Amino acid sequence: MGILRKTKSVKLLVDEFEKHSTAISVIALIERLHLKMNKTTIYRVLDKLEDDGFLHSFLGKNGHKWYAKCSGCSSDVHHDVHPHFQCSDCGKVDCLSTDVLIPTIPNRTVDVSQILLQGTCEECL
Amino acid sequence: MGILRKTKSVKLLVDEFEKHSTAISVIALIERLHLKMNKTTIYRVLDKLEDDGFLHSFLGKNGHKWYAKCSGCSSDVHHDVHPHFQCSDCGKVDCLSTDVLIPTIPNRTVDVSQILLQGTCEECL
DNA sequence: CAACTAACGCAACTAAGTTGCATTAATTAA
DNA sequence: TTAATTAATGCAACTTAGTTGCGTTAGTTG
Repeated sequence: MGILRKTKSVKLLVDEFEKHSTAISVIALIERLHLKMNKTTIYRVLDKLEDDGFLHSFLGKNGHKWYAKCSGCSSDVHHDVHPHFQCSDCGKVDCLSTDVLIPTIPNRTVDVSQILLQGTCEECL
Repeated sequence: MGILRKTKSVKLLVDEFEKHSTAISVIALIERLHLKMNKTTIYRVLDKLEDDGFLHSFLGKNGHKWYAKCSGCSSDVHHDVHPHFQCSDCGKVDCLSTDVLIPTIPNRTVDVSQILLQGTCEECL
């Protein structure tokens, strides 16, 4: 079950993702918003926004959680299986629209794939 | 700087990786070996074994650290950029020899790629 | 065997993420 | 518009992976 009420917290978090196109780590969100809302609330709202298909989550290079806006997902289907790119220099993370061919693995079924590419971004080059 | 002395702890950890071919999470190693060595030592020895090119590390689905034996790496070159497969059912992780084509990303350089595939393994199917 | 010091154990710490519960505020019906 | 309902919030306390500092132990070398 996702978001039911449009609270101040929900609006603040949705805003963050509307005004930036890059992914945002939970840690960064807590830093930015800790005066306006509690970190527990941040975790809970993000979780619900993901349920609703508004955000998708993945793990950055340290295993910390990141979120980014979905494109064309709903609460029923999450088809955001794209690679993410994290700049080793500035730490910024982008969603890549480029497809990565996942090879068929003999005797195994693959449901989910997490692909994190690391390198240097345009601005840091 | 990697391993200098062949201590009891080093032998115990190397043994674990010699007798199993799958990857092992640090958490599992601590569970298995906590009576024989301290967790701090486990973290430190694993770190050195990775420096030496004997092990490589990566993050599992929860962002927890896993290690597996390298094939053909040295302290100079780590060329173990292969995907890992984690079974959602039993949790086991394997290194896959299958290559994944990383597309060239415009205006960015890619140095490292972490690919974690999740699904069901042979035994759990 | 003695000296040197890498490696170890321990305790205390850090930080991301979680849980329980009392309180607050968004929504709905009167 | 207000009162009732309960989803959502804040807070404090907790859990757990991983780290750090330091005194002690035990490989290695001469």
